[in-house]
Amino acid sequence: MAVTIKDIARVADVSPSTVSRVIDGNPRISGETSEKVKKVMQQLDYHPNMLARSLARRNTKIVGTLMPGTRENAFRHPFFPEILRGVTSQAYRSGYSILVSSAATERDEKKIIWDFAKSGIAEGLILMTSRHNDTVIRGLTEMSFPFVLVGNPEGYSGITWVDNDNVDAGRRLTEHLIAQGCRSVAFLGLSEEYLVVRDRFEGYRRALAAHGLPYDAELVVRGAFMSGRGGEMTRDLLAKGKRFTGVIAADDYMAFDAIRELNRAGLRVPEDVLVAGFNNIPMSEYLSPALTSVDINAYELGRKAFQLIRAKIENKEDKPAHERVGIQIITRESTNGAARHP
Amino acid sequence: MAVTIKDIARVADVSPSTVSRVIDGNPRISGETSEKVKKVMQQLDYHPNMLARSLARRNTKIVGTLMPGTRENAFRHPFFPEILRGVTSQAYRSGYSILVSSAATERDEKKIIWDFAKSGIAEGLILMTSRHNDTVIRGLTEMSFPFVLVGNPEGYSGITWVDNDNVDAGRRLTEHLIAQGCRSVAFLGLSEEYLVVRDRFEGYRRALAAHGLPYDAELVVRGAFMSGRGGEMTRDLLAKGKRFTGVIAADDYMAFDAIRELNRAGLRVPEDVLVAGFNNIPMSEYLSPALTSVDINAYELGRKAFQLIRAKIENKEDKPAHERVGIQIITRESTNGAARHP
DNA sequence: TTTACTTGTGCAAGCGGTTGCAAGAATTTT
DNA sequence: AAAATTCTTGCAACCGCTTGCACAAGTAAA
Repeated sequence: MAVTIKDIARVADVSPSTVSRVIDGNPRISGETSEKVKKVMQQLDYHPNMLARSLARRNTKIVGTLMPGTRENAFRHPFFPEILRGVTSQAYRSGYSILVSSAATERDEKKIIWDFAKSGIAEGLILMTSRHNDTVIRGLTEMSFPFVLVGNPEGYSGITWVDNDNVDAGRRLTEHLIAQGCRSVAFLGLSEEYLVVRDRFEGYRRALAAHGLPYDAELVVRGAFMSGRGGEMTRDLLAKGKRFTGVIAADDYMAFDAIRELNRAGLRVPEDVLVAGFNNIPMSEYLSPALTSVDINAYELGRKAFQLIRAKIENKEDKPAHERVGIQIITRESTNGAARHP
Repeated sequence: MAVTIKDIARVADVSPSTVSRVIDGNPRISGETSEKVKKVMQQLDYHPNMLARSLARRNTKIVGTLMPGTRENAFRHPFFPEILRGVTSQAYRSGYSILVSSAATERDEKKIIWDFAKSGIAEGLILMTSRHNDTVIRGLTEMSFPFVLVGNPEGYSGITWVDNDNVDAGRRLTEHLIAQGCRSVAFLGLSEEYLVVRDRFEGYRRALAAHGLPYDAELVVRGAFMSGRGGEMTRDLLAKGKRFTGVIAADDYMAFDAIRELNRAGLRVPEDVLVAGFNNIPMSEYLSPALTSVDINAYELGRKAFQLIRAKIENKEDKPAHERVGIQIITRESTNGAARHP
């Protein structure tokens, strides 16, 4: 069996409590004793048992995370790993560990969260799942278990979250197209279901308004976010016979499909139509034309999420906090307006 | 404070040991008592404290994972999240939790692993880092801490790992090109450093040999795996002035760069040259031409890795085990040989 | 009826730490 | 020099659960 605090105590000829205090850096221990004990710990290669410590101290320094379910396509989206990277790296710096899990079904999801919360293993929770589960959120709130959401939880107040300013993102991306000379911009993939998308759309409308461009409902195509339906949606748009010189897609994957479909219809990007998307997935710069996109700084979202949960755990103050992470427009070939007037 | 086993015991009018046994499903408890206790647990919404249980039982049902460092580009590679998905999903089914972490520096890496191993929090470790850290592997082996590697650990024997059969992958992909009519196939990105790549290369050579095609060292370009150097490497290849009709790149990203560079040089894919890569990243099907690639079944690698570590932990048998996960050739436009003879 | 097993439950000692309290030693104050 | 502080350290209870062992009651065998 591994070496315990008692072994150290025996060898160093002090009591276990003293050893414990040395580990804790308690100032009430004399420098002399402290040195002696530390030396013994080194010699015996002692590592405190986290379980015992956690049990006694009633804190585990562990935060749980819930990623979107395995089944959901969303899990594949490259920004989740990126968020996770942000979370783990910040956690590491703060001496925390991260427990990951992802559920296949909604039932599992609930079970996992309950286990985390009630079993005492995690002190807090970071939820990255896009559809928010009512029961879960309410339950966690009721038992006042610390958690933060990545993504703005619609319809709930008093909840801590991090998110981008999606209205701003939509506005700025649209303005970029306008600045490149677009007078008629289509919006692909509006779905009422997701606040993210509605916000991006709102930004789009504001940008149009701010620049005196008319809003044309016919240039807006509804469709599920991240459904792989970008192709169909583009065909719908084309079928309307309306003229447009720019397309904003709710997600990069959708934008890819759109470009492909436009090409099929004989339209060239960016010569005939400018196209841009959101989320700046790695693929975007590889495509030709490389795709202009909005980088949401997923890593930073993760970092911030961890910082928030940590503050909640350690300060015990229950004021809900919100944090907005800035975005960046990454301009690439697909919105090179100059290409349209060679 | 949360409800404990004692509370249950008091309310149900039995001893804590009895409650503990009910939870454990111990057959020595009468059905009657068991029912009574279960009812009380329900009523009080009791959830056992995992920490206490782990401490007493000396098992935590937690497995740690180490992903490639944040700094390393490799972390971005889409197959890591995919492996992780496999690991967590299998873990969930087996009642285990997964602790993730990724280190920035080699020092951190060592520290994390040590903490996992010595602090008693994790019972086993899954290492997905590509470069294997000698000290770490040796250390873990010495203290006989259970761990499994994703990827074949070169130069070590007696270690448990999962991997693809990379020689097979290289062979089959090459054969696919040959079947499409290629007589001269170049290999991009050979680096001695990585066994994966050397194996894929070995498969390539065997395929050539098996089909009576000459091996031409001039068609092999060396270069770091996943370095973003695919473009340069392709230029090097072209600079040699050798004729070739097929290119196999050690990774899809490299293949993308190659296609782009070939196009720049006036060669069309697949009309003039067929191109294929490895790892089948999501982007591959989006590109035009869509890229033929080898799917390594990362999810399955993760699942298997977890199964192996679990077996090690629970069976305590220390026989090193190995597991090979099959691959699939995903043929797409980029190796459509028919396109070459319209 | 006595003896020998089963069966069901409780006692108490852990698991490896932490921490409030007390007390002896050392130092300062009066 | 005595009294009051301040420093150090140890004692022992506890965190919440598990488990070997003992023991009482019930059942079967002799």
